[in-house]
Amino acid sequence: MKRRRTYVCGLDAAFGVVGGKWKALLLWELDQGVRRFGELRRALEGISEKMLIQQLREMEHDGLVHREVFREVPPRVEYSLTDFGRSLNKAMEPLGDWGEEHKARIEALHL
Amino acid sequence: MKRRRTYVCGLDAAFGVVGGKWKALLLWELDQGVRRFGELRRALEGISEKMLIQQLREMEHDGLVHREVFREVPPRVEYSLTDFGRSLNKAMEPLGDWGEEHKARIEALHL
DNA sequence: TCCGATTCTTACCTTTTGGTGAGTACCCGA
DNA sequence: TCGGGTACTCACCAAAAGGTAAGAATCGGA
Repeated sequence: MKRRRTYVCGLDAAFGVVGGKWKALLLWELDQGVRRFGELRRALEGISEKMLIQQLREMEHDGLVHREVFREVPPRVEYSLTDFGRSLNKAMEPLGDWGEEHKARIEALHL
Repeated sequence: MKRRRTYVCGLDAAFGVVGGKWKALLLWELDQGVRRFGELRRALEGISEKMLIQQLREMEHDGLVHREVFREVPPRVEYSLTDFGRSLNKAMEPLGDWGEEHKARIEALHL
């Protein structure tokens, strides 16, 4: 999602960093624990490698995700949430609960 | 934002209805009170009429927004939140607070 | 020597989203 | 008769997001 230069309110700013199709899902998955690239790819069914890296890089740049490279062969890279990322995930919990509660209704809308 | 047919978690479902560039802002604005079309257009600086209607229609379809037409001349249409819409807005409050708290940091990222 | 595993990287293309500008319909008042 | 105000609607185009598929680098093991 293209960013605004300035945000009109907090919600707007928050959507600046978790907007798009995959970031909220990544945040949730990484909140469960440290994950390797391949694990994330398998966890987010349907994501392409290109998108996965792109999103991870942006989240790293935004300070939500920490990336650690182990110089092994084959290469190993581990992704985890920073404190900042964890705080965001926590702030999204009520929204997740709301969605859980109304999931069926929302899915029924476009059948 | 294009919808998934099914959602993998509650957060995913919630993003299904508030995803995109404008809906969260509209929800917030309508939570302040009943608004006419023109008022919303002026409140969401930069939105085009086409986008505004499109988003409002989708939110109406999703049961978040109520639309009431007054058969007057010139025409008057009032938009307001449904209970469902208000419950969603409430669930987003912590996220809004988080964004408010970190707004400066987030804006500073892409300068 | 060739294959497999893993994490990317790149070029190219399609789909989706968003913007522009014009037009419609209505009635009122100047 | 003409312009103004309101809430759209439409056709067309541009920008952004997202997908596909191929390739690169590395080393160990068959």
